[in-house]
Amino acid sequence: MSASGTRAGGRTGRRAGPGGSRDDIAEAALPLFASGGFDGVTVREIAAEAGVDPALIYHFYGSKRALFDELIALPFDPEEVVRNALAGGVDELGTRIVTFMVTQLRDPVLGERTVAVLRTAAAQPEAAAVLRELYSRRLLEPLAHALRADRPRLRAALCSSQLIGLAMAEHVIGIEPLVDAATEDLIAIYAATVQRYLTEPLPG
Amino acid sequence: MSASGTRAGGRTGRRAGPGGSRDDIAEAALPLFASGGFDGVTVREIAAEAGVDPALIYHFYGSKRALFDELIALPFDPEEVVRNALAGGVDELGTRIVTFMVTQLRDPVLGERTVAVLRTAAAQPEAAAVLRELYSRRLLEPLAHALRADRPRLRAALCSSQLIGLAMAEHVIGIEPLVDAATEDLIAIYAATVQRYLTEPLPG
DNA sequence: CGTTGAAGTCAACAGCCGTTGAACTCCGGC
DNA sequence: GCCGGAGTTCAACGGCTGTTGACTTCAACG
Repeated sequence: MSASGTRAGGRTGRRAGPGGSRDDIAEAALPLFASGGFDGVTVREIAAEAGVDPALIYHFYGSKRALFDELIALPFDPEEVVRNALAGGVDELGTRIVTFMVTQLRDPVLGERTVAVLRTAAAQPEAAAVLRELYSRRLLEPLAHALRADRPRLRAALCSSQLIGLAMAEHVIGIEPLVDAATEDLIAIYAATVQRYLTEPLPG
Repeated sequence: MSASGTRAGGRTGRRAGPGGSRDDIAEAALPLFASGGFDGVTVREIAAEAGVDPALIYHFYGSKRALFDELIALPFDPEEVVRNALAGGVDELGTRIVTFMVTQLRDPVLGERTVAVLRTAAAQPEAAAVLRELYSRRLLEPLAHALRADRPRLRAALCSSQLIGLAMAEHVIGIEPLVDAATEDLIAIYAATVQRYLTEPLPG
């Protein structure tokens, strides 16, 4: 569709016509990565699902790793989420952060991205580091810090453990009552836990 | 050492002498499976770590899968754990179940078994089913049922999500404040959450 | 002694992996 | 018309995978 104008000054030859195989590859790859993790999917499987030659993946993305990285690239801006979460009463902080996570996890695209990283993290330390830095350090630690609570890093870790557990239990292990639960019920239940982890007195 | 008596009546030939390579293989394989999951470790890596020829693994165990299955075979009897957990006041039920899990996770051998299954579950649906059936259905559901609480399956799922999250956050993602936390502190914190999931009124 | 069978070794199989490079098609710009 | 480059295809590379079968070694038995 469209794609008839000159894209860059000096270039000649055939312009980026229809075809759209690049997007086909991305759309085929994300669900596959989400259900098998990086190592659980082969380039040939992705190509077959996209109806495309395997070599085309390298033509567009350079490597399997680069394709994966582009697909899971930063689904959100942690600092913005932190700002939004803090932009209201402190009492509903748990609710806002859990709402954000549950909604993201149940979004068709964003959820697949997160699950893909989660599954990959089980076998690849670098993917685990992404999760660790992004959610615990950049997202939850600033929140715990903003509350001026004691031991903010431990509190962030506790919240992370519950949110990661929810993601794993619902989307990886597939525990039925969680899969079938209403979004609002999950939010209400887990918001209370997260709120407690952020404000409750801690032992030790 | 020892191994001088006749082991089985009709057998002749070389008796099971020292060597002990079978155990060497098992001891080398468990930590490897724990840190990479089933697919993240090769037979040749296990053999090298055990100081043994790869073919010897097949001589003793038949297949990589059979080796894995034998290593992670039922680390505990769920029914016994349920009985022990119920053999005291209902108010400390959360504490007992969390104590069991945290202790198991931090045990050098039992912890590696559980983490091996957890990492494998990320890529293999069958391993995920093991976790689902063992922890949620055989362990936590009977407990929730014994409390005569409403929606026992959802309550068991909630507890599972927190316990799986703790295992993932501490042993797979490696979130520092959890790794460094004292066992008793973790128990105190998570016991309260689990207890609430079992007894708290639920929305919906 | 010689026989036996488990323990252990070696080399190889077929199959899949990620990746590469050359070739061909096609079409907009000169 | 010609040309060049993007889109696309094909075949192949080296390397690694789980697994197998034939072979050697050797302590315990009759």
